[in-house]
Amino acid sequence: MIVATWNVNSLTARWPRVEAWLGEKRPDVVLVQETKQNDAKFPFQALDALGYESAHYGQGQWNGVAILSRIGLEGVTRGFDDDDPEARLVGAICGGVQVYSCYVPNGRALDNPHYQYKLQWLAKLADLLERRDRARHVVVGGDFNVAPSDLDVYDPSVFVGLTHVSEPERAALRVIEATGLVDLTRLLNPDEPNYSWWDYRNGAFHRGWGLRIDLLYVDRALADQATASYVDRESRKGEKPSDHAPVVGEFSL
DNA sequence: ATGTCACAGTCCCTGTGA
Repeated sequence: MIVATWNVNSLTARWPRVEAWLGEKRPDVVLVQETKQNDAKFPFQALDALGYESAHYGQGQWNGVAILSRIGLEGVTRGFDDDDPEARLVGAICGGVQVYSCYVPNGRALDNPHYQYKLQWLAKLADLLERRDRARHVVVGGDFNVAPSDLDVYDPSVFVGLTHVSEPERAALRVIEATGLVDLTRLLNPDEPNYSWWDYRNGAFHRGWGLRIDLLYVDRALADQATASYVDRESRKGEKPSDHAPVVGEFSL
């Protein structure tokens, strides 16, 4: 089983890249973030033609998350059980595995109200995962907008006082991990940064100025069956790339 | 800090978000 997470930064703008990538890589499950579409615009039929069932929780101009699967897709859930108006979480059961696609709020700045929204959102995710069905494997993937440690940051001195690296954000990830999940890419690659996002500006990609903020959390039993996890850097190159690259996990399932 | 990208509306430029 091959699972990937990819913040596509507008599925409308990225469709040619996404379609080509699905045809080439044929992942079993893809967790998509920032579709920036409403459900009416989401390409359900084109994905079906590629062999993928899909679930989309769209909002229009901003956010929007999806799950694509060619190993079955049932039990779709949208958001948390609350009145959060932003489309940032969608869940489904694919091939018997509970999967979630997450687009964690950016936070903007430490003194911005959006930062508190981010911390609250992460706490709600941890609560959901604490209460999950332990009889199933689980994959929680997405754009977490948090670099778990300084190894995940090209130059920590640049980010002092900024979001994505603050201790409360990192502590929020540890609460998620404490529900029995592991950061798969880091587990299998203890020393290599594996950045997944590079700013469009300043030639950041070619200068190696990246962050690892796109994560695949899996339960420990599933991690025991993992054979590889890596970032598909080729997808950050070429014509009209997203600013994020796909993060892939492979399992002997 | 900012050499970019994508969106919608003010609609071929501008403000906002990332």
